Amino acid sequence: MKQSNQLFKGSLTTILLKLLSEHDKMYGYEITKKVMELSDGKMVLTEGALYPSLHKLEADGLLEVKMENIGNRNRKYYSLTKQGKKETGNKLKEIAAFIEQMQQILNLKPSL
Amino acid sequence: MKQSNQLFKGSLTTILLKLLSEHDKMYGYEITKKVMELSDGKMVLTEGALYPSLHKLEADGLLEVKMENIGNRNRKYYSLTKQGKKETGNKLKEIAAFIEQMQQILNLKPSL
DNA sequence: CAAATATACATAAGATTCTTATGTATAAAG
DNA sequence: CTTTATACATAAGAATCTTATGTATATTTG
Repeated sequence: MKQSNQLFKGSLTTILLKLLSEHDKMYGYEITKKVMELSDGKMVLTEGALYPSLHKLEADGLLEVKMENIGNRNRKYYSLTKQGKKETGNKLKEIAAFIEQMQQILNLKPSL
Repeated sequence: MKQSNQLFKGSLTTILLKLLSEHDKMYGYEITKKVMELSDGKMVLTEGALYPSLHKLEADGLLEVKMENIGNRNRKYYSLTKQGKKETGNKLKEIAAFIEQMQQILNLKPSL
């Protein structure tokens, strides 16, 4: 993720899991476009960050892959395993708690 | 920061600047206790993360140091430079924007 | 009073996660 | 036909952390 700074470290995994929890199956390139779209172009997910992350999630048993041929192209479709679905919930709780902490420490509680 | 995961990466700098913007001067050990206190013990700022960060902020001209002797102890009191004050504002805006983005992408918009 | 804990700093090795750069290949658009 | 988009991948290096260790003084506790 190129987002001006390092803040993103560690949240990419959670984003991937969350997107896959909403889309049944996605392939890498599609994910980069989706992140762009959802962030109004403010976040750019680069391939150098994405692919190693997907591979790790697969190795960890959270994602599974199905190859598909579209014309002459190969896509690797990723989807959540059972364990992946469980872990998605954990990660989301974790990041929500983290954000709470940050807002508390930094006095960021929104101007709502 | 030991906070169960890597989420913290990159936000330590902002926390240090923010704390110093509220306290005029602080020393390292004091900062570790303050973070504990503000997070109800949920965040533990370790020395291995803290001291290198303080040194970098000083090297970057955002912090300045004054040694003080308390009894036979040496404390290094850090405070914000003019540039440090300016940068604190930037960093806070940055992290607030980052949190907004994360909430949008992850559908975390609080149950308010 | 001796031993353990708290205060106070520091650095080094290793892990993780990213950025940047590069490589391969097909398809579509200009 | 050349550029841009699609689609994957990896490798070198940077940044930031964890864990471990080291030094030294002060205070508390058994």
